[in-house]
Amino acid sequence: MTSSRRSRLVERIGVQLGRELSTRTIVFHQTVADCLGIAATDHKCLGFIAEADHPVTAGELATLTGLTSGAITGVIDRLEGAGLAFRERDPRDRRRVVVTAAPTAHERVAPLFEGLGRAALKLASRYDDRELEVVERYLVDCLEMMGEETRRLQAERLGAQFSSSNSSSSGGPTRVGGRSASR
Amino acid sequence: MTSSRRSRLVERIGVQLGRELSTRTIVFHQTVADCLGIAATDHKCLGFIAEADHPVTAGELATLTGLTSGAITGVIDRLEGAGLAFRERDPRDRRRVVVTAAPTAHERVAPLFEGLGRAALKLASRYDDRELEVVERYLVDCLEMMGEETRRLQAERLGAQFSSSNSSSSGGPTRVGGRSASR
DNA sequence: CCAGATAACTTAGTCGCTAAGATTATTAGC
DNA sequence: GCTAATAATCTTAGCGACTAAGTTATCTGG
Repeated sequence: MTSSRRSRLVERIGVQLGRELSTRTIVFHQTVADCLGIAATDHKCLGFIAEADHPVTAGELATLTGLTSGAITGVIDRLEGAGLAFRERDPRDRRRVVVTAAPTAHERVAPLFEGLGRAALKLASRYDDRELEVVERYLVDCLEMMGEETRRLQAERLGAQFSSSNSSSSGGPTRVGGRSASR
Repeated sequence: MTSSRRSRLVERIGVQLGRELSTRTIVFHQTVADCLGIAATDHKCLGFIAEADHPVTAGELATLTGLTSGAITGVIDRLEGAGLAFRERDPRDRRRVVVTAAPTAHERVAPLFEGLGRAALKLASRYDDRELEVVERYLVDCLEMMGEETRRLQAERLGAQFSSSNSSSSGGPTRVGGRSASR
């Protein structure tokens, strides 16, 4: 392969990852949330709740999403309203609110991902073992890279302006939506 | 490779693509928008404007993003306010508003992506030609798959409820944010 | 020309977010 | 045990971005 052809290939991969795939992923998740009748942020939180290997508290959700505690109260209200999750007070520490996915939540969410899951399996069948390992390696590398670049930009931004009240909770690590904290 | 090991590999790829990468991509784009001092939606629109190979009208932005014309008016207002784009009336059809990226827009946005670009190049250097081709093929396949599944879900959703006033503009195909149209 | 279609803007209302403070529960010091 | 400090969530006020509906300006076909 000529070096110019290779650099065009690298360029195409960048465009597909950074532009196309990100857009389509966002649109897909928005569509799933629409189907569930909730906002994208609520869906994201439901994901955190359902996938965690331990009971999740309201405060944990705030840290995970970068939202304020007040916003999380609203998220849980709406998830309860939609019958997808419910609150319980932690008996050991009655200040805490533990959020649990409703028993029926999985059976309402799963069908929406079923088509994608089947398609992904079918897609994988067109790749041999070695190729799939390459794909996984590349994705893991990309994750690492994206995370690092995001942290760099966030640090740069906070270090640069360093003015308005940016002392929200505990330096929220993973913004998933909502407004900028600079107002 | 045993078949169970392979299916675990496929599972891991799915999680990385559908969960990790999508989250990190959203957070990254949110961070870029924060750095520019605009909302994520505005950044997305600026992307459409800058990357298009033809002048973009307000109506086109509405179709591309799935937002209403009123929302686009606000987007363009804010992009103008930030000095990143400007309006012009189309001389041929004076109803139309053509949006153009400001000359300085690129030099303000590009630095934010520079680090990621360099990292992506460095990452690519760890893969040989054949491996990169596998990655590209997989990504293109994924794009196709995501698009198809999104369309399927949207069609299912609209076909299923078919009640409230869902006659917004021209059946917006690519929602990028904002609220659900069902209220 | 004039009626209808089309493009963007305007306005009113809604929703989800932040920030700040109130409320309730726990823990530590004395 | 009482008090103060701390912690976790909820409440409230205000804001910004969005939708839906209506308005204005322009274009197009009879």
